Amino acid sequence: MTPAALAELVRATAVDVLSTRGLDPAALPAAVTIERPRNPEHGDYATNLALQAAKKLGVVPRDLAGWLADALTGTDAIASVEVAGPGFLNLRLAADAQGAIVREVVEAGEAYGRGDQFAGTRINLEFVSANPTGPVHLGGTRWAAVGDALGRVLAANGGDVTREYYFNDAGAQIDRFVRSLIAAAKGEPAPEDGYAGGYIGDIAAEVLERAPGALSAEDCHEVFRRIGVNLMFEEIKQDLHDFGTDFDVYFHENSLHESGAVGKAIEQLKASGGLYFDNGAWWLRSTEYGDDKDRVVVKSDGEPAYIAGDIAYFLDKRSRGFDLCIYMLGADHHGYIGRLKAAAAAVGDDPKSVEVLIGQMVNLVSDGKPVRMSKRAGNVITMQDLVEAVGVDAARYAMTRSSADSTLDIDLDLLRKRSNDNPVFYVQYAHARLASVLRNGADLGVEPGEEFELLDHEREGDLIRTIGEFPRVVATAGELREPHRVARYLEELAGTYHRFYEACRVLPRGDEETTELHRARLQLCAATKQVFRNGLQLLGVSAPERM
RNA sequence: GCGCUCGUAGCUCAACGGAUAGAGCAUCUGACUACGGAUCAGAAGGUUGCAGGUUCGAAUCCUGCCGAGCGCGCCA
Repeated sequence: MTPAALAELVRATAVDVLSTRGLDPAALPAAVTIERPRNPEHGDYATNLALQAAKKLGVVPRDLAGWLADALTGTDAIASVEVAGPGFLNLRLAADAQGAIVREVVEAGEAYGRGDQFAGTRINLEFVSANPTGPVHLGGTRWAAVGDALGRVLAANGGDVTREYYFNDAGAQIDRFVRSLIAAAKGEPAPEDGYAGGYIGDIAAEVLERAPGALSAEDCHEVFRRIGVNLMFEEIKQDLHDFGTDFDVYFHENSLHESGAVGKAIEQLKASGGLYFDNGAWWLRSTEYGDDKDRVVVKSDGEPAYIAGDIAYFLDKRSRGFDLCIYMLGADHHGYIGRLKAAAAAVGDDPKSVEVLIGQMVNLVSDGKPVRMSKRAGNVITMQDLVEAVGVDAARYAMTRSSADSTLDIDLDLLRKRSNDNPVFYVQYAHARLASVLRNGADLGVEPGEEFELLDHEREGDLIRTIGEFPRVVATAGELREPHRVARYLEELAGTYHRFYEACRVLPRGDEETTELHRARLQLCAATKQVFRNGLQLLGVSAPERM
């Protein structure tokens, strides 16, 4: 029996109890909370239903809890019920009812853990969107990992997800990038306001390789721009791909200007009253959505401001039929929340269809002290550097295991030296160990069995209940947009499995007879392995059969 | 000055308003003559920045203060 099924059972029982006593069942919450107490003395599962409902009903919580306990005691699936503390109900399931989860997991396979809360919802998930003036750095790496994991989590909950990367390939910074390339090609130092770093020289050399006459060409700047920016795109895409993050759409800001989409968007907004005219410029009412001040969309010289591109881009997304547009931005862009929502409102959309997730910065730390990174100075740590130091799995996991709204410190030296610091190995090891047990079981000819009532050891119960949690974890991770919950869950699952393994022999030893207990435990291992696979897949981390 | 995010063990971080605040790493003590010791058992480590408030119950919600990061352009 899954926690969800238990919640249903408790609620149905509560409705009966209240009706019988002439109380109003409407006082019950729509969804009964079933949680797993930390303290094993508090049962396998606990519910605070009586505490929540008692006040509305005007009864004493412990009395209500007592009535519910009496009613639940007669149920087949429930082995014991106790009233505890102020009115908690502590429940224990019968072993066979509980063990049925194992069968469910094995039967569902890769689908175990999936949900449908976003079924029928078209979601645009925009993340990374780093400027194409240099390789993806540490901050971008965090969004690449977290955004990709979030995309997987949303999809696992039924969402129709489009991952999107917005290249800001229009404007002054591209000019600086191109001038930096040209300077490097000429063997001159980088311009004052330009970009340094080895990649500039590499790309400049590659441009010359492809267009030998570029430096003396009349449209020198244009040649370097066309080829250089494209090379940068390709490098970024390749790095992301090697990192396990691929996008469905790479959107170029430039295309909005070239197609006239920006101009059209502006005209539309002027006509519809979405913008107001003041002091020679056209403004967006972004203060209505939390911005400090209204923002200029069309400058007094008639040129579109940067935000005009954002508006045109949003219109483009909308025309593609998305119900929800999620933007993942770094903390240095949190001022955009109001602007993006205002942009949605200005074009007549519900601002709630725009959701801006702000992730905090990644700090590079060395000897316990923060190291300042600067793209201009060329001392950035890139995605490539991180992957070279620790590998894709460890890098992704380190990024996805913590909440995006706390700043993250990365100590590269530490990661290089003792990569065992990273709990990803703890999780992967549990999976590899399971794979080994299943291999050995197959070699011995032990068939998995389903007499789950035999799984009554405390560690077996812990493991079964933990794999039963997985769907709820995936659902919560999607609802709260917090993929790190999956990683934390897998760490808990790994610990629970290792403790089970220590206490419960799975396979028969030597010439020992194979029993139904062996078979049931083997099936429990198969189910646990499946959950590891599914969970690691959501994080984009590999689940190795051997390590 | 205003706004956003954060402040939890020595370090890095968890904890959809729930019971005694948890993991990993680091430190200390134990466990390999049978499925992987990259593991397990145990010890030590906390006034959840501070002060109020809300309630059956607060790390979590509200207010104020302290501290950190990041923003606050007719730049992009």
